[in-house]
Amino acid sequence: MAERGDRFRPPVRRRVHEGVAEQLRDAILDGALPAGSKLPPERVLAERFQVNRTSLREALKVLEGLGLIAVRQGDGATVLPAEEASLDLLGPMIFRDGRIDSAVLVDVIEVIQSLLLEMSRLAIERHRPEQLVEIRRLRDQIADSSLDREQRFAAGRDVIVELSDMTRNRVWQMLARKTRNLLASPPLVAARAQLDRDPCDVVPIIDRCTESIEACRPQAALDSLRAYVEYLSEMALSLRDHADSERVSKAVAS
Amino acid sequence: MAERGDRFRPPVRRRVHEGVAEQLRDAILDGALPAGSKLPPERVLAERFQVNRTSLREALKVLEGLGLIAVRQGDGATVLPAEEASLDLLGPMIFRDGRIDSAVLVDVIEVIQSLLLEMSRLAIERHRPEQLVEIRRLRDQIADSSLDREQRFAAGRDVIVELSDMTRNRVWQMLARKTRNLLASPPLVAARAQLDRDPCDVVPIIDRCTESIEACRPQAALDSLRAYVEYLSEMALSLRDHADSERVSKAVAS
DNA sequence: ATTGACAAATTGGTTGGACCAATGGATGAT
DNA sequence: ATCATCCATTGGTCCAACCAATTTGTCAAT
Repeated sequence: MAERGDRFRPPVRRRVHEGVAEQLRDAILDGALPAGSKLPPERVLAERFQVNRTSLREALKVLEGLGLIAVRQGDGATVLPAEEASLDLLGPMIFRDGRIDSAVLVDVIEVIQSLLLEMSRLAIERHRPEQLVEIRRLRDQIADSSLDREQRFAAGRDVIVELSDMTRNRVWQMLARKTRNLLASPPLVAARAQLDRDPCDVVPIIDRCTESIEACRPQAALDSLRAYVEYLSEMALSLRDHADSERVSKAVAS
Repeated sequence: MAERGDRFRPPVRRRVHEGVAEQLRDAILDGALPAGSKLPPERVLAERFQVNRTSLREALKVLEGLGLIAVRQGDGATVLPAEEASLDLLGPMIFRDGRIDSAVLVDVIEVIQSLLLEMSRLAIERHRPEQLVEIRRLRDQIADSSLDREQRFAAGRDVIVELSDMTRNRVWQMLARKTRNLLASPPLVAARAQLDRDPCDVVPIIDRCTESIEACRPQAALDSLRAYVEYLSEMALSLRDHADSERVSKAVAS
């Protein structure tokens, strides 16, 4: 048999904090450390792992950087929901020191657009009835004028997450949550607030979609969702234009 | 104007290593620290940031966890290509202590399938002629029987990356590189090696695709790529079956 | 009983220093 | 020119101490 290329692996020097971080990470992903639970104090963990507190802290920093845990002084380290974990580098790429990088934003929107469409296809195919009820609940929440405006927008974003759950695919679920968190990030929310959109805009779209699904017309349902995605994109692009005009006015002023 | 929900932000305590990590991260994403360049020694950086070496190291650990830098003892910290950065948690989710979690793998493949198709649509639409040449070069490499078997498989994976470059969308480029790195990860490569596939299987598909693009038949090109994606999926799924049968035989043995 | 102020215990944050270990380049013998 | 050796550089780990924020418990005032 031919020699496999990966037969000889680079002599990975196993660093202490790597071993610790890996064990903790797996414990979290396994569910042994459920979301919301607290890690033991650093000093205790260090003792238990038989490593110095410094090394243990380096491990915690890695996990914190990945968004798996949140650490607060005086309190401890709390396990975060794994699906919510880290936006990776998309966040830093889009939000260069607080301002929106409109060029990257366009790229992101383009990808999200594709993602949502493909995801929706699966969602429509695999959904369970009770999940349709959940979508309707969110729809009512969006339309409920007694609620806080931001809450209603948040419900709109949650539609994406609910759709991902309908796919019963963990990776889609992760991506959808990352997307929702991205859309919910302060710079984007603040920018959208200035556009003065109405959360209700999407309600008729959602209605058409749910009706189509119940009528077993997947193609029609997908077309409605396409409208929803395009609505999102349109909003994002007007954000871009807004950011660009701001940049221009600043450039002129200087 | 209505009160915005994010008016009051949680009093974020600014930790030293956060400030350092952020500055370094932005410097990397900005290109001020280009890929391949070396960071100054920890002791020098600590001096320059006016922080203790321990705190500086915590910052480096975060960046390393995100896959932005690689640190080697005796050598220093090297900036990695930003597009190659971190597989996030997909890797750890699929490769539970070295073995392949076939359930998650199926989810991942499903998503990748959708991603590649949507990405290819853009790639076909926006490609430049010289990029088609590059695809052909990779095709020749796959077919070149004088090369190392693994090199030829690697060329096949690089096709995905080249496609992403054709989209001229940075986010697709990131996703494609993450995908390639995922496919190139040791557990998957080792498993695939046992299937004894031939790298050349995809050559006719690529040929049909490039010919269709040159003939300005985007739909035909997309259909060929669909075949490529399905080839990848099929291979992945046989990996799953292989892993499952292994698990069964182990269960029986125990 | 509720509230508020205060103190103490808990817990993470930071620092300085010391020493170990790997790398890479300089040095020198062949 | 080649190779082995040595050594300066650089990251890895540990230790001990102290700072700072949070939480909790206590007690007095209302």
